Amino acid sequence: MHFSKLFIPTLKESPADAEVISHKLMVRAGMIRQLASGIYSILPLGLRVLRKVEQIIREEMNQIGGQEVFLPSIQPAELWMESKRWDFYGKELLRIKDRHNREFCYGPTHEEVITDIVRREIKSYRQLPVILYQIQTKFRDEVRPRFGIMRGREFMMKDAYSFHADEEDTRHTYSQMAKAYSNIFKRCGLDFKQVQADSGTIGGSFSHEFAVLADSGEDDIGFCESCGYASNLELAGSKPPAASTPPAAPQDLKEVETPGKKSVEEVAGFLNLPARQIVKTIILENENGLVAGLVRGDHEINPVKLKNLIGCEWLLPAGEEAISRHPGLHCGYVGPVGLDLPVYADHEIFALHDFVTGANKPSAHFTGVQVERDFKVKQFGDLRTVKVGDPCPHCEEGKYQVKRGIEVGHIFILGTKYSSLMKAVYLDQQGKESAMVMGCYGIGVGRTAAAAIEQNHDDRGIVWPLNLAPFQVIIIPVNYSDDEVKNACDTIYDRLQEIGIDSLLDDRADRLGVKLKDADLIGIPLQIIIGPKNLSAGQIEIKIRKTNESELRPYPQVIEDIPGILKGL
RNA sequence: CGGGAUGUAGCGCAGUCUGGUAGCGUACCUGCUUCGGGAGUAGGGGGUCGGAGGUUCAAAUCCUCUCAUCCCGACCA
Repeated sequence: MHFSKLFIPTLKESPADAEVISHKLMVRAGMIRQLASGIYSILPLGLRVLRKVEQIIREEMNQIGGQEVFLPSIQPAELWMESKRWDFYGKELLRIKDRHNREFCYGPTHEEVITDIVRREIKSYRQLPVILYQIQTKFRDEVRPRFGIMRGREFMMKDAYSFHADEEDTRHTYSQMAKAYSNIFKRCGLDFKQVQADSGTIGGSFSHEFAVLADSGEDDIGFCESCGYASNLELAGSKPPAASTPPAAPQDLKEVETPGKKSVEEVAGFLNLPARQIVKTIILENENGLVAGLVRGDHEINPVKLKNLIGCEWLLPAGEEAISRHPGLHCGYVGPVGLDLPVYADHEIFALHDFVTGANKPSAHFTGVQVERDFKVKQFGDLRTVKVGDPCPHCEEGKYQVKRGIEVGHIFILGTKYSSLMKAVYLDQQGKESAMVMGCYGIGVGRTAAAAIEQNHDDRGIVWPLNLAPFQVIIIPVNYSDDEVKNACDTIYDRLQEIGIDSLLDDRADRLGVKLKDADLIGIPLQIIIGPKNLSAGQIEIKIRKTNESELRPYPQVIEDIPGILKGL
């Protein structure tokens, strides 16, 4: 392509509304423009990058037997009512009506549609398994879209769905998917981790997230550097406590006055005890009412873990108002002793003796509290959020590190959640009818490109990984109106086209500085700079975007070296 | 949805407090010079000051409503 013919509106200054570097650079590089909040137009340079990501995805999906389809973006409400998500999905689901006043939504995901297709067409175990995928525009009406294309409302996503006769076969495909995802993100040049994840509203039993490590990420990823275990922090496992011997003479339960001492710090300071001797009692609310969660004073309760332990539909911290409505609860003085709510306790509590809790009356705490003797726990479990430095639950000596991550991919085993509700069934060898077991697997295409920029940029602009670069090579004439220079540029350009290397020839009449700044900004991995002085000495300049290193090479011999130079990048 | 902020030329901003002919930088067009890291110079085009209503002799500026965008939080994944 010739630069003068391409629509690449680059900008010197960052737009005022951009916060993260990838957003700023994508706008400055002329890749995207905002149309409305969270809705972006993709310009030619941006589209080239997205197509590169898509192509890598297609190759890896096809490799494991995925078949590409293209499903409607507008979906009828009936389907969502069948899966019970019409009511459950909430305001994120963009609902629309047609001229007959029939209800539809703009698809935020496609489990319903794909399940509908498969249940109509697939009847026998002989037709299973099947893996279908698409690359589609989705819409999720996020409360607060941000970070440009990284978290828009409208976005491009690859979503794949697999259907199986049993769980074991699903797991097989799941692990193939995990491998394919690793391949994809590796080919995209990303530094990522496969982490254990919660399945959220998509539902299902088993799930991993692919997170690109970057400070601008919205997820906290906990991982162990010795054994490689990694998990979304919201469900990263904590190591169970070592068995502790109870003291020979446990203290008696004793009530102490603690006026105005509500927080763990205040109580610990007042009683001159470490925070770990205090037990925090957190009141949460789910569809069945209030429950109490216990964690050590120096720990934080993790509602996601507690929700999973209880197995309830939803669970949120109860507000002060809900707490004060319940007789016997006093904010800041809540404790498990004599509490008429189900009590769930973190496993650390099991190893604790002679601790302090609220006394369920204003301005008082108990000391010398013992589990079992003074109160009953409905269930113990791993209920706390792990922190940097906590011991890894999967190896002996490892400790948790925590970094921010951008979720670029997510894979789930859905089980029969959708197939049973929507009657996607097949007949097995015995002629018995069963619900198909499903998996679902998503990749944010635009987000992957944005994440690549978050990880690969410098103060001059984007530094594209070779496989995502909109062009692999940019040819920059110092002066394209010079016949010798033009001739050399055209020769190189034509030759690169012949051997299948995508290159961009900056034929604009601008000064060299302008062209170099733009080349740096848009991040083409290899720059070839051709000027009359060097050329008359039989040389041209080759410059690596990433390292900013340049060297003179003999022309025209250098042309045939270019594929090799690119390979080395 | 709660808290905060901002809408003035394509982009980045000043002007608003204290009402009085709409400005700067950049980008764009033309001429001349320049030409290996965002040139210099002279000239030029481009604005319903987000929208509606109000106060006033007079509103970008004051008042009311409204729309949009962004930030923090909650939410989502």
